[in-house]
Amino acid sequence: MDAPRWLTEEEQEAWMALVSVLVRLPAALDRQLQRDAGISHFEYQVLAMLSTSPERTMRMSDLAETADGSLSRLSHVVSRLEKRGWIRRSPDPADGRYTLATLTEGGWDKVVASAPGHVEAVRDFVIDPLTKPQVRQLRDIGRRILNTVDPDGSCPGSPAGR
Amino acid sequence: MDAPRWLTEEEQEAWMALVSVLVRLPAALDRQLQRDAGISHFEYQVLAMLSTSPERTMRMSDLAETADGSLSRLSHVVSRLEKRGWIRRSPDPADGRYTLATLTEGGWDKVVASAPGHVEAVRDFVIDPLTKPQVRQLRDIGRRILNTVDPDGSCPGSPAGR
DNA sequence: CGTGATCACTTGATGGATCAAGTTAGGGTG
DNA sequence: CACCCTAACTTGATCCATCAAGTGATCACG
Repeated sequence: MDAPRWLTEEEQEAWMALVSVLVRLPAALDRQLQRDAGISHFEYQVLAMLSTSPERTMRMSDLAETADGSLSRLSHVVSRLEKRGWIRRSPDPADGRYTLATLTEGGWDKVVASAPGHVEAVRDFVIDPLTKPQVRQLRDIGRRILNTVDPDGSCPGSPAGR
Repeated sequence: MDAPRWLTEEEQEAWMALVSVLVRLPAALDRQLQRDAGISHFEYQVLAMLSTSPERTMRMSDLAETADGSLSRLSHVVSRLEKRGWIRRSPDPADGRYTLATLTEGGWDKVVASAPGHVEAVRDFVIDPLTKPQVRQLRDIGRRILNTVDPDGSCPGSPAGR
């Protein structure tokens, strides 16, 4: 333990604020979605990603990456969403190892129904309380952190088609 | 659903970056602490809070608030930490409804042993990749978000005496 | 001073996340 | 074309957070 570089007052303040955000913001988002749509934020992300994909279809592995989750977690979640009739699974004809997840009509309707409320929550909690420059700063800060946490991160900002 | 105000390109980018941080940063922090100290980030927070308190003691309810957790969650966690010999519980002599959590010698040692590694991780992941102005911006942005997510938040930045 | 309400906490059950194997499909090598 | 190795999942067990209900201490009020 060679001389830990402690945090300055300002760094500590920034860190404490961030930790609170890390805990409270996801909780608030989940609460809104759970209350208004009966789904978790992760489930929403999965449905939303599919809704913006060509053919409303994605490979499980790509989906896991863009939704920030492990493949195992995604598999469980998709099982549930499949039971609810919002997603269909099928083997990839091009390569049988891949599984394709496809949004059903019902799944599409679910996204359409729950998106406005979610966007509104994002606005209320994050975007609106910030100034325009702060939104830009937040984007830059977020990307910098991501680059060190997960250097080979999939698409931190540039949502290029896989 | 009256005309949802959609997000601009820049807002969307900021939001996507933030969501990724919300998922990946806690995971990275937990991984470090779990690997190097065998405890979760929440457990670390509890121990650390106690270590900086007078008498190394706090009421459960105050502890829950400053550590960003529900009382129920804290109760379970403290039970585990008590079993590991790091915390002791006792009724508050001043008011029997309160329970005081006190850090034991072993608990103190645990904090001392794991703090440098944790601070180092915080530096690596968050502080060091940012410029000095960005650290300040992060603090301000974080506080603004907290004020809307949880308006009566306990101590968003001003760590005044409990 | 006793009765009901409230507060601080605990406990048990439920649901979801994580981890470790297991399974199936393709690619590579002789 | 047999063999093995890896890649993309899936599944089951375990752990933890959350929710609901319960307990005991104190306060308010008559």
